[in-house]
Amino acid sequence: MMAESGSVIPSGENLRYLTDEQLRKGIEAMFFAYRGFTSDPDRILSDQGYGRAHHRAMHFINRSPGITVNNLLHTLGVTKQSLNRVLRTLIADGLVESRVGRHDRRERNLYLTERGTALEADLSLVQRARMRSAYKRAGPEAVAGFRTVLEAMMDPDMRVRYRAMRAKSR
Amino acid sequence: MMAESGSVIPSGENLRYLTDEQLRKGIEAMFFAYRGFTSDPDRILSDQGYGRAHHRAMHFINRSPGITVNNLLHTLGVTKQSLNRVLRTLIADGLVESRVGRHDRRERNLYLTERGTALEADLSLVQRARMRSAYKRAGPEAVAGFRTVLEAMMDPDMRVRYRAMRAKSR
DNA sequence: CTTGGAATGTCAACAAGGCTGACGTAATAT
DNA sequence: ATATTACGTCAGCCTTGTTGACATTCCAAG
Repeated sequence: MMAESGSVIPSGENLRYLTDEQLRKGIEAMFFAYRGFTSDPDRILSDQGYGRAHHRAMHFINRSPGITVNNLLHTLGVTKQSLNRVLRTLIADGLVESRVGRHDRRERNLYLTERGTALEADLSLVQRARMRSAYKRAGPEAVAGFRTVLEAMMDPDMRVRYRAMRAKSR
Repeated sequence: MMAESGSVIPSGENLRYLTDEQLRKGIEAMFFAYRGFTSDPDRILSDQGYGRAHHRAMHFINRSPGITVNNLLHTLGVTKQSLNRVLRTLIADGLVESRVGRHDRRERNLYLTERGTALEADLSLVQRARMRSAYKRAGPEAVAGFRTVLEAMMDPDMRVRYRAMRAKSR
């Protein structure tokens, strides 16, 4: 009724990209793209008896080896109970190692084992393949825009975390 | 070990954007941005006793009034049982109306009621606000790139659906 | 040295929202 | 007349999120 298409009046120059219709297309693009984004790892995971939550945990442990539980659960945006259930199975299955912290022995530092690294590599491989294919088709300028808009869409504290993220080796 | 950072050799010109590291950053950007993307509607929904699944259904019913159950479940990528649970509550609560099809009376055509339209507008309003803010900060060229990469990331059949999607009014 | 609080782990209970399988009904298509 | 399609529903299961409660360990401040 209100605020439906037509509520945004293109004023001045080329503000057609801020139309409600354009914004809705963006929303739908996020929805459909995210489905594609997760589909390839999901197939591998369900074969192995794991879920998306396990993948996310392994991704960030691989990304920041030695990350603490507290840090990881804030990165993932879940409760410690939810994360703990996932970590428990990963540790029991020998994919993740939990070491008592050096300085602060209350903390646990998390690392991927050799087997954990191998599974993460499998998952990452297919996900990067889709990403690479999309990047190639779109070209460098589009990719830059893609990253810019996604960054602007994040909550500020997540943007900080995102920017602070550095590669594991090199 | 294998296929880790460094496995992609920037050949020729500016292929630095296809580095494994860049691809991983893209993956993380999708993760963090999607969290922000869903967070505002999620707050409204949990107040009302609904979930993200209800939002998605209402979005696409609003988008394509009269859409059939079968069409909707393919768009959403869920089973009819899963969709039915959501639709049942929406219909019972008077947010969605299900009419018997004219040509084919086996089909049900779905419409938002006045109240359904109102809630969808609330949800859409906050989600578009975030989208608009991100678009504004990023600028038109970035937005074009954003949409191009997301489209390239979709599964082909979803890309078709996405492109076929047209605004409700106008 | 005692104590408060932080970090972690774990138990129980619950909810949303996916899934499969099976069955029934109505209506269309062959 | 029969097969197929569209839809609804029941039952049961899984993953992954949530609260709340409680124990342990350990750092840090009084």
